[in-house]
Amino acid sequence: MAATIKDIANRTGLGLATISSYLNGGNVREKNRQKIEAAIKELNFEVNEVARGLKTNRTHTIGVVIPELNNIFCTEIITGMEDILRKKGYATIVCDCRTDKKLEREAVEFLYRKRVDGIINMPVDSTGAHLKQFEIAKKPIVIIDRKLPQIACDSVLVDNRDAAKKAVDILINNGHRHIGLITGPEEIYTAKERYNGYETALSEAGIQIDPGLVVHSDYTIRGAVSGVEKLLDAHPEVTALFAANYEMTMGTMIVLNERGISIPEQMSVIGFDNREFARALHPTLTIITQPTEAIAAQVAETILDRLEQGEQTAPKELYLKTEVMVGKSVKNI
Amino acid sequence: MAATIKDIANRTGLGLATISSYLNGGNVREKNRQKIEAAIKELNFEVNEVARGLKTNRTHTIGVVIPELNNIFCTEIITGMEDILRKKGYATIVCDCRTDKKLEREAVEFLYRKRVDGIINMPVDSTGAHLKQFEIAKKPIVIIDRKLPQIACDSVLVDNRDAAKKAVDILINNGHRHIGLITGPEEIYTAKERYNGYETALSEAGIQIDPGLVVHSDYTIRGAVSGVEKLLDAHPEVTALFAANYEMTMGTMIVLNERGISIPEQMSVIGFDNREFARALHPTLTIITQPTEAIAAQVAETILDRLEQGEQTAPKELYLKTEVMVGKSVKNI
DNA sequence: CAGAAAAACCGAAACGTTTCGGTTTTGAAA
DNA sequence: TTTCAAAACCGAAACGTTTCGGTTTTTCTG
Repeated sequence: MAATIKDIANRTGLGLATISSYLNGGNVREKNRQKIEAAIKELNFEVNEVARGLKTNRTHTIGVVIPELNNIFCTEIITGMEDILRKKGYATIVCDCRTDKKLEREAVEFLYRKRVDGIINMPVDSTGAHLKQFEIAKKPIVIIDRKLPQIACDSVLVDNRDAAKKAVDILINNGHRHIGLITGPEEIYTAKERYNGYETALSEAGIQIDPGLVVHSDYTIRGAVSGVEKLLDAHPEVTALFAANYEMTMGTMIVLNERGISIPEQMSVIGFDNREFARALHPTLTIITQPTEAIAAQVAETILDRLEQGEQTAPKELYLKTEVMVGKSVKNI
Repeated sequence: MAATIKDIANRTGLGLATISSYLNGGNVREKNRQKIEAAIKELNFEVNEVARGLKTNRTHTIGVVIPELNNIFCTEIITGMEDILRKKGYATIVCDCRTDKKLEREAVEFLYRKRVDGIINMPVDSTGAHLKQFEIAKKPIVIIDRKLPQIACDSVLVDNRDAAKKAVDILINNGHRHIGLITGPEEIYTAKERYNGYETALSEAGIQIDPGLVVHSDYTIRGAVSGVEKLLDAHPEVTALFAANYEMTMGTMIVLNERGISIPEQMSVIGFDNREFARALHPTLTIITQPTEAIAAQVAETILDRLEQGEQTAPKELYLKTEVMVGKSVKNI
């Protein structure tokens, strides 16, 4: 049905290899170039990427495995990456693993079978074992939001420790002493880093850390809701909360809202990500924001570099900074 | 490097065709089955989907083109679909076209070149011209949120007219007479339908329609912000607003918030989608919600049916209903 | 204009499957 | 034990490219 390279060869009287060479940017005599281009237009030929992939072992496809598609931080990064990668002819297959190690491994295997050229992962499994097959096959791996020392891969990270410290510093400077932290699972790198920032800020200020004020939840809205409820019940002395990702910020707001706790009079709050959400709340929320576009661009460029150059240079780590967006949700006491 | 079917054939002493037949569910003598399975395990063979694709003309890949990945309605649907499709061995390539017809066409062409087996689209271009090549190639097309009479395809839709009517009815029943509508571009089907619902509700109640109260914006947060600002400036008589998608609901809240307009005392509001957002606001928001999971499931099943059965039955249309989630953002006046 | 170097061209083989048509094996019935 | 249909098996060809090694054509040099 569809025209093949052979049809072009016949039509132009040239050889197969010549057409192939033309298609891949090789040199062709001017008059032949014209003939080929005419034939291509006439038969509206398009190279069959599948056949090409069989020969070259490249599918021009990149796999992306993330913990949650319904997480605005993830989708913003994906949007940005997809844009850049598509412009370079790469398709992106996104798999959502629901923050589940087993599903994550399955997703990676799925993508491996699909023979993607490389993989981008915001890992749930901190050992990186699931990525081993990509490492063995020498296919590039780019990690977001974590370091995987056991795997040869590049990482793009945000300075989460600093981010959390900035947030907690603000609360301390406003006189708060009993500050609740709602963060992610202990085994997740970003959550640990954010906890470290919290700890550092408190100890620098000479405030004793009360482990009861730290909620290790699961980065979901629902998780935050139950975590915050328990925290408030057990520790009425808390005057400020810092929620360490967007979903948990939302969960925190839901609880405060449903309990009729007014912000910032009865509770000061600092959230994470999603500027629009922060602006839509009343009073507006003070938040820490991550540079999602920059992350996306870095990740895309990093994997493209590995893919095109294929250089076996040492793994790179790239750190990006967060920002504070000041709202009216912190009270000076 | 990787084992091929040939290696399995050699190792087992069987023929190529037999191995292939086994791999595709054909019958094999018990002792051969064991040999084959042993060989597969030993060489850890995996069929090369690219080579298979070249022969069968199937890539087991489905393209998805949506207007915005940063739109929670879209991501929820994608999450659901991806889940179902992946379980059936299909990969999903998602392209975000930024609500731009040209980019949409490019995305579809990109996917066509990638030889996806079928396409799922929430179309920006209402003519459907961009999908023509899929129709010609007889590759299944499933449309979300719109009908494309000019293209042979299945559609999964939500009863948007009814959704909007329900919302406006609530406002009318609470005594509102000057109701602002913030909806999408006139040429977008869902926006038109939602407008129709608004119109129907008002005229059934015998209320004259004031075109000045209708904002046709672009379904984005930013668009809603400027639209609502203009609306409020020009029409101080408005006592209630209905925002007809999630992003515009957020935009509406941002403006009301920044202007210090209290809800529901000074303005009643009904929004759209995202239950968590509605719950996180104070007071909680009354919203219309769409059954995203059901939509996702329907879309996935529809395309799988077409793909597996390949039956040339007539295009199907499937309608799903919305729900109202009652909050405290509507005042009885 | 001859000769040589460079550029352009060429067909065959290969990538790893599926499928076609035909052959062998199996085992149940006679 | 023979017969024969059904089941299992088989290799070659094909899918549409790229690439290898070698041939032809062009262009440049003296």
